[in-house]
Amino acid sequence: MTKANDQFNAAARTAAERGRDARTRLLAAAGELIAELGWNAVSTRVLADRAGVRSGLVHYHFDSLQALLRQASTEAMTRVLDQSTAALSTADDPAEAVEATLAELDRYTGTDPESLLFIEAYLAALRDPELHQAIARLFTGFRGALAAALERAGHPDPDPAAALLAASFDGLVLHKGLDPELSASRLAPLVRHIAEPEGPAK
Amino acid sequence: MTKANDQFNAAARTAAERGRDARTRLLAAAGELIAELGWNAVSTRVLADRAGVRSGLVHYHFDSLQALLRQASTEAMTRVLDQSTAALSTADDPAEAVEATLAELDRYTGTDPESLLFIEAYLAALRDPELHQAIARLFTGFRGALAAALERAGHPDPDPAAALLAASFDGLVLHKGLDPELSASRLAPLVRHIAEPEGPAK
DNA sequence: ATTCGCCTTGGTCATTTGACCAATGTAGCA
DNA sequence: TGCTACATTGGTCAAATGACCAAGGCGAAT
Repeated sequence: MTKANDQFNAAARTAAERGRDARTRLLAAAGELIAELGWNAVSTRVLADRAGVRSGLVHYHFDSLQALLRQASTEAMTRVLDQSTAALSTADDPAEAVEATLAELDRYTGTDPESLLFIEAYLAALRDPELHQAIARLFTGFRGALAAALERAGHPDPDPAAALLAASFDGLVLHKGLDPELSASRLAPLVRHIAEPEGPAK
Repeated sequence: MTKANDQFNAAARTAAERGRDARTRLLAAAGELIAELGWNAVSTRVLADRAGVRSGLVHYHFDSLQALLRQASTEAMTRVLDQSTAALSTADDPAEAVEATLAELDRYTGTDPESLLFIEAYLAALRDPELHQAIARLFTGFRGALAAALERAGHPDPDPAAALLAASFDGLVLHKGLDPELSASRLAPLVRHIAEPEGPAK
């Protein structure tokens, strides 16, 4: 029998290993299905089905379906933002941070799984205090990294600029999903303009 | 008996009038409940309850629950956007259009019924082609009005600027719902900056 | 070999859901 | 008065849902 560390190995050796496997599969399936069907349309049964797991396991590994969705979305969003944050951190050149952000923007069409997961989670968070708090932490982290990058670029008032850029980013993703004509390339000069160091007359 | 034109008059005279009344009440209740509970959590029964109407009426006046929600959200959004568009149209002064937009932004906290209705509808539209099309039309109309205002203000490239402003607007509403600290006043100078006529080096 | 702890199974349960409809009500017109 | 065109009622229906659980499985430690 092969090494049990293979991800998603149905024949994992110990019970604990198999359990972790099922958990992981459920979380992954939840991430997919939130994007595909929408937060409220993810049911225990389709979820278990997608994960290749019996539906009874959902409530063994998680307190509730909502708790599962919460954890799945939070972890997925954290992964995405960590990646973007890393791209920002490596930028030394002044405008490079904004360019990195713009490059990220091109990756999200508003209809891909990552975009949808974010939007779905934002909306769900408005009615789920626990998720709300988790997302607030993600916001703080990402905007902090963005503000730091802008500050290194000499922006006079990096915090509000970072907040505006982050909000515009999500707004653009949302609008791109509804209007595919909205190409990022035509907007790029304007987005750069937002972050320009000469800044607004404060 | 009083005049039957009173909105929501349960004792309206003719059957047709009563029918229109029930229809109106259902649409109004749908608008409220989409914001309160979320698009997918609006059921025929709570909807009829809120409207003060028996649940059987829902499928008499509308083809399906989704059709009702679609019409309710579309009409409500149209009303809001018509108002905003009017505010833009009356602006003659160059920067006045942006100021009008900023004033609108202050009205939407991201947690008020109007904000929530928009966000819910956007998300629902990603999985409902008919609603998608309706929203696309609203987008075209509002961005057109905004672009016209920017052009009157001498903006060199009004169309992309309007698209970016509209997306940023929605993004800010979305983020404000998740982060109440995000006051529009601190961001106002930056938003103005987006639309500044000297514009980006295109 | 037996026990122990965790994972898994397959099922049940009460609720809620969207849709549908036959029967009834009712106001205005002929 | 009776007819017509609606709107309304109160109910049924099958399907889907989140949660829960008793019984069984199974590797690992003793």
